[in-house]
Amino acid sequence: MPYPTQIDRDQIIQQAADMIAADGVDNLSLHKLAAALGVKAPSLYRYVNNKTELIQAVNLATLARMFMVMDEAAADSSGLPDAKLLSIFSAYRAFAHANPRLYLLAYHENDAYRSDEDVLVQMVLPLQAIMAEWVGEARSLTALRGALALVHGFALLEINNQLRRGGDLDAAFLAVVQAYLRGWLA
Amino acid sequence: MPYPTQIDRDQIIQQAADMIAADGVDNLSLHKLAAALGVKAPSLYRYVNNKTELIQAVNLATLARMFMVMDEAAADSSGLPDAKLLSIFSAYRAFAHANPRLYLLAYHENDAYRSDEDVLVQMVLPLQAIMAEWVGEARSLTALRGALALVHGFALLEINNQLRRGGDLDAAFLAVVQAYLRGWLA
DNA sequence: ACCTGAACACCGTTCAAGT
DNA sequence: ACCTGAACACCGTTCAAGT
Repeated sequence: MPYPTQIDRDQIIQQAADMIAADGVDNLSLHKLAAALGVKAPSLYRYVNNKTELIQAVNLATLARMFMVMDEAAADSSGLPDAKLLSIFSAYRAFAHANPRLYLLAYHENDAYRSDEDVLVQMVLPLQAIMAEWVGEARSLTALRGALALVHGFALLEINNQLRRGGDLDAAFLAVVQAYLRGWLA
Repeated sequence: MPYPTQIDRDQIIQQAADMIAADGVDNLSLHKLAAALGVKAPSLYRYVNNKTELIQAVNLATLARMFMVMDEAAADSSGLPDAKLLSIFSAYRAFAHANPRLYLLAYHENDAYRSDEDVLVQMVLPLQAIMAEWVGEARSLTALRGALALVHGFALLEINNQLRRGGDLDAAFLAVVQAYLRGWLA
């Protein structure tokens, strides 16, 4: 066995994520990725079918990390549903800020880059349960969708530097999420 | 003058926008774009410096169209600020749905694709004025940012097919925006 | 003045060949 | 079994040459 195994799938995905986090997807080529792993580009095709599938795998890993952070925030926070939600959404935003390129990529998802659907629904159910404590079961899906849209949209505008008119964005984020949550009780 | 002028800058940008709307940015090459204009790729470089600048121009045109639609919605709607805002944001969402790929591209903007800053601030000021009627001058920037985040985030989740658990999304959009606006008065 | 052909470096991907 | 070299079609971009 003259050519011993030099790489495995997880290693490829991890390295790709690191390189995307550092330089963006647009600067990731299979040539460079392979070189960083000490191997030539065609070798990658033993472990991934193509670049699209590779990026899909990176996205799934990103989302898994993200939901872990949110779970921790949920566990740490107090029992009141609005405080819990605020703490979870703050963790969401913090993750997006800490991993802007990976976050952007994971949610950009044209159908080509879409990751596994059922996994994501599972991840979001505990969050919906907390929302149900706040607005009631019947409205919990709609209220959750709006909250995710608000938090996602805010994080995106920040990451893309589209909130350029100054002011305290940390405070603005809290004010905006609190207004939204309050609105459901009014 | 054996080679008469065959193309101009606006024509290039318009054609690029059409092709992006139809097939996505990823499938737009300067070769194909030039071919659609009856010309060879190198000829484009007389009118645009590079592909990045071309896409920037497409994005600026997209945003201009978008703010036009929102202005019309503002003009058509009744005098109550919340009704006005709801009508403007619905027009925003409708535009995003009608132009998903151009909308996605215009707001994806890594710094490379960023369009002119001052132009955008000008476009958004009338909207902030309406928001000020609702929440007061002092809170109008924050409230506007949250509203744009909410509407932007909701439209993105819809376009990327990330709201896959059923339900009436038109109704959800209205409910969510109304909750947000109500929250600022509570 | 405006367009083109030819060339460059760089992609993703395939596959026969190496060890 | 695993990796590589060589090749393919396709990129964005440059520039000397054509008319």
